[in-house]
Formats: sequence, structure tokens, C-alpha cells
Amino acid sequence: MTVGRCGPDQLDCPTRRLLDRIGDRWTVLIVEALDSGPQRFSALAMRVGGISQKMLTQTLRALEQDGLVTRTVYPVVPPRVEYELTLLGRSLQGPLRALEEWAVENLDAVSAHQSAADNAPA
Amino acid sequence: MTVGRCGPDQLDCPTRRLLDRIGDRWTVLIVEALDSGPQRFSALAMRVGGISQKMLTQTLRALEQDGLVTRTVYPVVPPRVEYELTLLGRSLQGPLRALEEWAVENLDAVSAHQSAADNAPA
DNA sequence: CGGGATCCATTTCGATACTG
DNA sequence: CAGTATCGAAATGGATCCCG
Repeated sequence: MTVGRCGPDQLDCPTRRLLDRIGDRWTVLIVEALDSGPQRFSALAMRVGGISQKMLTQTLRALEQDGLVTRTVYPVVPPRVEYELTLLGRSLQGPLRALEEWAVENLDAVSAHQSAADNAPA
Repeated sequence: MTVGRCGPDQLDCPTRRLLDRIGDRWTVLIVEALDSGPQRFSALAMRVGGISQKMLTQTLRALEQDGLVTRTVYPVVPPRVEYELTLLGRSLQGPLRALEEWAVENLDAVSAHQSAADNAPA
């Protein structure tokens, strides 16, 4: 459905648009990986860890299109490309960090509930 | 890959775990839909808008398992089931709201960059 | 009304191979 | 090194039918 309308009951659309753009794993992980300054493609791949180059390229392109990331190509013999968060991109880090902190603090509780649910099947 | 390891370069795992659980569209939308108190299944479906009952059920079950949502069944003639955020669930609303605000404030800028990228193909 | 089960279309994504 | 292109496996998700 992609996103369709925004809900009969006046649902907040910006949330949907946000999720449509940066709502996937890799986008979030990449933005956070770019936290510590400009990164090369391969460095990024390592930092994110477990991402295929396809997804990395694809996600970076999307981030670039959205103006969250800049792509700088250095015309040197071994190709060198660096990705860096734009101002807009960095502005996203705050909210993202908030979520991250929530994760750090509450994810254990979530796991606990999870296990409890498992042990009490019926 | 689900999540695999957490990256050779000491990537923050909680983020991955978070994304694994509440990293999809519907989860976020549902949590926000539950903002205004307990909701019935069908009411929830309307508020979220565009979600199939399959995804709604599925996502609600997951949220329940994670201890973010409670499911209350009232044994009445026309079945009545209400979903409500737990304390844990409500604690997630803050961070989520932060993201929402970012979306409201910056999503236009993102769209602008998007269009610019379209108009300057090469 | 709420939701389980099934079927099927679409999308996503990883693996692989090839290029400048 | 930093991609692009292609292929196939797998997950996602909607539609439909049925049940308590």
C-alpha cells in the first residue's frame, strides 16, 4: 500500500512519510554510523556490519536524495567516496538518539515480557 | 539476516534489537494510535487507516508479547476487545513523539531535496 | 466483532558476477 | 575501491473465507 491516505480519523501524516523514508533498519543504522564524521563506503559497510553492498548503496542513494547525506567522490586512482551527514541529517540524530536511549533502558524489560509470554503459553 | 551479530566495529546492538521489534511502519502507527487511551480492534483499524486486519492482529500480538500493549477481552455477546498501552508502551511515546516532531518540521525540507534531485538528473 | 487460516502477489534482499 | 546488474530465495502483506 506504500502509504495510501492518512487515515479517516485524522491520523498524522508526517509520521507516515517519515516511516516511508527512514523507517527501515538500514537507514537508521547508517545514519548512526555516520555519527562519527565522514565515512568511506567500505568503512561504512564495516561499521554497520551485516549489510550487503546492494542495500548500502541503495540506502545511501535514498539518503542522498532526501538531503540527509552528501556523497563526495574523490577522483583518485583507487576510487574514494565519502559520505557525510548534512545539517538536516544531523538534525535527525537527536530524535534517533532518544529512541536509542529508550532501547538501552527498556529493551531488557521487553525481552523479559517476551520470555514470560513464552513460558505462559496458555 | 534478522540481526546477526552487532557489527565488527562495536555497533550498538540495542538499536538493532529495537528495530527488530518496533522497526516497522505499523508498530509505530499503532502505538501512536493508542495515544488517546484504550481502543477497540475496529476503532484501531480506522485510526491507523489502510491496515489489513491481518497486520493489525499480527502487530498487536507482537506488541502484547513485548509488554507494550495489554489486550483485554470482555466476554460479552458481541465480542469486545480493547488494547491499551502499558507503562512500558507509554514510555516509548516520548521518543516516538520526538521523531514525529522532527518529521513535522523537516519533512518538507526533505521533499524539497527530493524534487531538486529529480530535476537535476545528471 | 474480533481474529485464525489459507492463498497468492508483491516486494525485499542477499549472493554473485562484472565494470571503471 | 565503489559501485551496477541480474537472479532467485524469502519475507511481507493483502484478500478471502470461516469461526466463536
